[in-house]
Amino acid sequence: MEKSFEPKKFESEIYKNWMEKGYFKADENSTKKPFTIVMPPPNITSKLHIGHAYGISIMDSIIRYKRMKGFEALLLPGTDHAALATEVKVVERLAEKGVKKEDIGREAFQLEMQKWYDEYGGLILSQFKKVGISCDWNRLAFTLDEERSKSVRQSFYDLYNKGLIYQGSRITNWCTCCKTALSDIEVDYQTDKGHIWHIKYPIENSNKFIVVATTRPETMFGDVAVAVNPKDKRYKKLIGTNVILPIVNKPIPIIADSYVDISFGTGMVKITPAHDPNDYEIGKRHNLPLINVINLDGTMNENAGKYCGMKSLDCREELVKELTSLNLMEKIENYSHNVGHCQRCHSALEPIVTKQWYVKMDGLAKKAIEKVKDGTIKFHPKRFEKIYFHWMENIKDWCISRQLWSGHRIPVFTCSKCGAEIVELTDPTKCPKCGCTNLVQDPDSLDTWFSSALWPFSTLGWPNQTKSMEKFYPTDLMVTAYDIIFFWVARMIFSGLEYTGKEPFKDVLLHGLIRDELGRKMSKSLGNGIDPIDIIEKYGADSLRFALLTGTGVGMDSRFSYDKAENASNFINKLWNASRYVVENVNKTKFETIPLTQLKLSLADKWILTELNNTIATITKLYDKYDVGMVCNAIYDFIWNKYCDWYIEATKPSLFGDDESKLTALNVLVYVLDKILKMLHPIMPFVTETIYRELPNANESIMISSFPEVNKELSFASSFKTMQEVMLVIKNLRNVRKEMNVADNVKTNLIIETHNREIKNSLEIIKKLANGKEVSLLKDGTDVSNCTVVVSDLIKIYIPTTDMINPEKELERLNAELAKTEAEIVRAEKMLNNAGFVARAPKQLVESEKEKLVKYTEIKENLLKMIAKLK
RNA sequence: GGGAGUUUAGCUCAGUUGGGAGAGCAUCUGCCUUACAAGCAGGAGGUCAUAGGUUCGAGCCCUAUAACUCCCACCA
Repeated sequence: MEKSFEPKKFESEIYKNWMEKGYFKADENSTKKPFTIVMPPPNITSKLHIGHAYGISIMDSIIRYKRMKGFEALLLPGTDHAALATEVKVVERLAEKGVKKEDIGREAFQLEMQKWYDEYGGLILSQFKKVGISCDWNRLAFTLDEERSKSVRQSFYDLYNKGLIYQGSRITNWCTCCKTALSDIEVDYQTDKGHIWHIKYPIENSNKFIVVATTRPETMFGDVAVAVNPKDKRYKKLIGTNVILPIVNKPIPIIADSYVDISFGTGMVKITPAHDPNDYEIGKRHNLPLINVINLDGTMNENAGKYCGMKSLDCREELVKELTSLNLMEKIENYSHNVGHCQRCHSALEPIVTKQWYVKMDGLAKKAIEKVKDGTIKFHPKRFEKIYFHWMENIKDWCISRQLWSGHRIPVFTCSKCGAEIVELTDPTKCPKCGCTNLVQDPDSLDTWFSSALWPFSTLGWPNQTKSMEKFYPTDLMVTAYDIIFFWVARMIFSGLEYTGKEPFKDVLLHGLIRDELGRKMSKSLGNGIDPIDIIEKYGADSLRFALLTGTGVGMDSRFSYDKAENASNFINKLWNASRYVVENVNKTKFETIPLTQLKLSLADKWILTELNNTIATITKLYDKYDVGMVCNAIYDFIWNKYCDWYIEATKPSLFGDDESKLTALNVLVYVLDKILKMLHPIMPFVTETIYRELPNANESIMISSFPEVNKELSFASSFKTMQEVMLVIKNLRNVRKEMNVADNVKTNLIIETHNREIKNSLEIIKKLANGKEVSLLKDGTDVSNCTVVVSDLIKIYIPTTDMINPEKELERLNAELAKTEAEIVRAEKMLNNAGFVARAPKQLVESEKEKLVKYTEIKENLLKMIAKLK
């Protein structure tokens, strides 16, 4: 083996090999139990960012684990067309050439979209491959491809015929930049600094006036009333009278509505139903007219009189000037308030009344709530269920139409002769009512999330009842970030229930967001983003995966840094070198594989095998809980702190010798390493495959090997405890050496006193681990008066101190030890003297405290003897 | 305004039904010991945010408070 692992040398070759062998394929005809994860489709034109890398690392680890556990594991890949997001990009690109999309028309524009997809699409998929993801590429899907289009068509058709899709005019969030409606959740609110203008409205037939406060004076052309709170004593008399809308010079009524907050502003609100969602509701309650004053492109319309054609913000500026000159401006205050912005282009939104398509949500939501309440679908962590419920219980109808030229076009046709609305599974050619062939399709497109909502089953062939649907649906696990619970998770749930009659998945694993070292979101504007491909180039995919996964709690945000990748890389190096030790020693020897039960196992062998069983049990449990973060910790601890630090060191006396213990140790080393690689493989697929190939008796690939199982025949509880005791004594001994300033490269003689046979048989191991020169057993009459000693109840180790000890220092050390021991005794006595503890604590606990008391009393006596001797 | 989360070593975070505070990194000391100096061995470092309560026993359960983060709703 090479001196160190070089990821670049192996990764692409290994991935290619896995692909060629077809290991990623999931067979719908298999008799194995299925385990399915459908991957959240990234936008086709984006490139891999750290969040994707994190998500797919989690998914791939789980799917590889399940595959090794004997499941027919399917990880299904795909991409999303992201209509609005991509259209914004393409519009920008055309704008650079001075072209507007209207200039070239819908069809040509769609070709531009396709060009963009072709150009940038697929990059992200090749980057997924670099991360090592084991998904079934034969099933690659795209939310806009032919099959998915059929699914979209079918679902629209179903909902439409059930009366759950309808068209209506109402106030909606409108982006004047993208020129489309948006759903409520596509609005990002941000605090903008602005002003609040206090404008005087003269009272009709009077020289008095009232004052209204507004942040958007330009909407006054659409004012149809002024509202006050009915309980507001100041204005009670005015209710029912008219004020004159300035400039327009039109009388509008003063109405009473409890929506108005008496304490805010002047307590008088101008009501503009066409441009404010709350005013819209008030308008409905009071039967007020709607007066639209802003065009879809953000300019003022003819209702704004001379301001017609002006951009709304320019109009605001000019209008304020005019009102001031007319002496109608009472005052202007600075004011910060929340303004809705377009999630995609970030420009401020205008609430405008438009005609849009909606999905009626209440019935759909009800079923979707039930399935989570009854546990059919479980969220991990569970607290996200509350967020889901809150949203679902307060859900509003879903605006699904977008005034875009990309994405799925709304499949509603209108007969130009009789006006019939036609929705069919294929484009109709003539009107079923009047036979007219002049049919006009609705120009709008569907919200991108409409097709995303179908993803768990559209990818498996729905609406066709395919074998894949039968085998893999409902899917088992959905892994995604918690920030798209509303956009996506919720919509998949009600869609799945509605169209397939089944939940789309059983478990939802919601992971956190990856932040930078300082806990900030990674963003382009901050320039603090870390490119995962860069990490792969420097440290390899395994390091990236491990660094992302380790130390992350389920559902928690985590921080990422180059340091973490470097730590991961060091860990790989450690594993690599441990493997090198094993493999090179195997290759040097006439090695034969012997079942471990037929070998005479040493104390250390029994200990590591027991420790291995414990680790397998722990890790299996963690994988089953999808807690890959803790899997990383557990495996790291086992490899580094158990296998490397203790076991490998303990095998050195055997391996450097040449008796039968050598073959035994080698067999155990290989056995444990094999299990290590398999447990780690889901997390670090490449390095484990590379090392696995070097093992004697390795199969074709670690990818298709079985996950380790606990082997009870190889658990040795009592030897395990003995070894732990030995290790503890050795640690104490190392400590003593340090305290006495014995340099690490100085070996000392060791005299061991014990009744334990296993320990007596482990002298060479103790010698190695405790830096011993000669090691011997204490015989009757051996003089240990010049020795220092470390004690436990199973074993005492004496070190002759003649040359290196300063009696004063040793006395100091012993007294310190005595103090510690006495503290332990006090602690145990205190607990045992507590009647409540003895009476109510579990018996086992009380017993173990009693045992400790005996043990520490014994140790104390020993120490006292030694102190007396020294004095 | 409503809700959720976080608060544990200098930093990043674990801590599984309540039973002696843990890891990694950083730091200090000593070691190139034939897998690994990307390493080995050892050490130092904590009123578990604060105040109460429940309990024989609380980092963990309950109540209040504070700070930070996020989500939802959006008041002209």
